[in-house]
Amino acid sequence: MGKNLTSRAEDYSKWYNELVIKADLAENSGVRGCMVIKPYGFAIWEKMQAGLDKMFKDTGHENAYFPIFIPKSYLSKEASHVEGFAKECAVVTHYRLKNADDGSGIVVDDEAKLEEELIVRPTSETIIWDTYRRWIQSYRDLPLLINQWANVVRWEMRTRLFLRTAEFLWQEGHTAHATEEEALEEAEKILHVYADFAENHMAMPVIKGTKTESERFAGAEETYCIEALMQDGKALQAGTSHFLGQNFAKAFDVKFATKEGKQDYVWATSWGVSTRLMGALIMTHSDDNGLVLPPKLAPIQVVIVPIYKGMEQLNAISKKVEPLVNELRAKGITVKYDDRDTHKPGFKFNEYELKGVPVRLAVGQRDLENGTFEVARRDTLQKTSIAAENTVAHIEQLLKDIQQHIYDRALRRQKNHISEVDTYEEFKTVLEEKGGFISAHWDGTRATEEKIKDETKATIRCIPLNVGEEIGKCMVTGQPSPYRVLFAKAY
RNA sequence: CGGGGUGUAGCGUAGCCCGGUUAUCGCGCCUGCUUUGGGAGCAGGAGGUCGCAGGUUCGAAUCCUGCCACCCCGACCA
Repeated sequence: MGKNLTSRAEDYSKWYNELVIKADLAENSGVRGCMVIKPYGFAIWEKMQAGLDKMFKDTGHENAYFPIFIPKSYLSKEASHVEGFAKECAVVTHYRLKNADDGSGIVVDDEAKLEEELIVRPTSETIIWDTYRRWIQSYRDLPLLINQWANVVRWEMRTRLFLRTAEFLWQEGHTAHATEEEALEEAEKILHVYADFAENHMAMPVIKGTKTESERFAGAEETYCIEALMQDGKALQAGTSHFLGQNFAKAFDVKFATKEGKQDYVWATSWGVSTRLMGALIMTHSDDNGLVLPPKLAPIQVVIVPIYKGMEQLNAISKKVEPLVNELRAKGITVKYDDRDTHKPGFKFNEYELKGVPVRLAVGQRDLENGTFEVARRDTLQKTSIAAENTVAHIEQLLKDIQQHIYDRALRRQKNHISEVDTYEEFKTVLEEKGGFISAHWDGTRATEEKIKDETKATIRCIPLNVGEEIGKCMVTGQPSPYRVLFAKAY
């Protein structure tokens, strides 16, 4: 894995699913398209939550919680929004069950039919904006900067663990502003928060950009996104931030009194990242030995494995290890001392590699005699012996190094997989043989975008934010194009 | 939702075409002893609504019908 991005593309899906299950992250629940996130997987999600939550709060946002049920009528208030989500909604129609008359079991009680059906939220814009109408009267109530951690349901036809499940966990931010500029600024600010998190916590380089009209969020005027490259050469949308204009304010009649005493509609943004980030994390760093987790998100950062014969040796090792564990924990490092005598060291080595624990220490009789620890790093699988007294400093540095190294490695991979092409023929060849992002000229029309998608399955992932102006010709139609856009096959 | 595939112990599977003793094997699990610096060895043992529901039959894991779930491809998507 990783040497040649496309070599395993065919069985990449299976590899990914197997890895998710074997590393004890999640499994299929047996409930259509839903997954069970197991404790180890959830611990990673909790770390992600904590990191993001802090960043949101540092940028002035507060958390709140809104209902999971949305009256059907709410959803239809914003025309393009309902069009985008109507096809994938779970609907609650009844509120009661009863025993079947023929004794065959429990059935839906037809007499308990809801007057208005409730939609299980696929996203919360509508119910939140219905609430915001009551919260916002004056420019003094603005900006309103709220985030919610929640589950949502989208009845997707095809699901994949973490990448696209029927129910998923996410955060969704919903903000209201007095001016267009401020809302746009907010949408961009969050995009940078997401990119910061992806790169500095997940060690996953991303490309920031905007979506084309056809890829835009239902109801948005501009969709910003971060796009990441997976090891098989496919792109993954890792997060989005939308400038919603006044669309939702108008649909839900959210007006405010301006400083000048006039009534105006507020300007909105919404933004979200989901448990899909877990999928991104797995597919960005992992290798055939299992997960590779960035130290900042690893539930266990350091595992210590004793190697011993008999209780006497174990006790001697434990005595040596105990102060080290305490010292590491005092530094805020998560340590697990695995002194189970039910498994052999070799088994444990493999187990923690599979789980992606960044640093492993091994201590045996030999180390006690030499005053050393054996240190193994997960990202390179290298093992070295270090003097016991330097261990804490060494590990502190090593965790930083690993975080940086896997980022650099992923960044190198990303850079090597952004290909500039000028002809459609070349485009197809690169897409087929190399994969990754392809930077090319496009005439800006929906029709051409559609044609390329139909013929090659590649979509425009984004128009990069830092795109340089470069007058060129559309690789398909030859029409003028002001800059290059990024194409890729995507998950 | 369309096409293809799969469903047998916790996991991976043989058996199914061509119905017939007590459903195969490996991993894992339990017990004991020996082991412990890269997934231990030997011996013994436990564990099964053969996805679910009907049907055909003296007899169904096997044949038929319906349903469900999962995987892959497509359409859709964070």
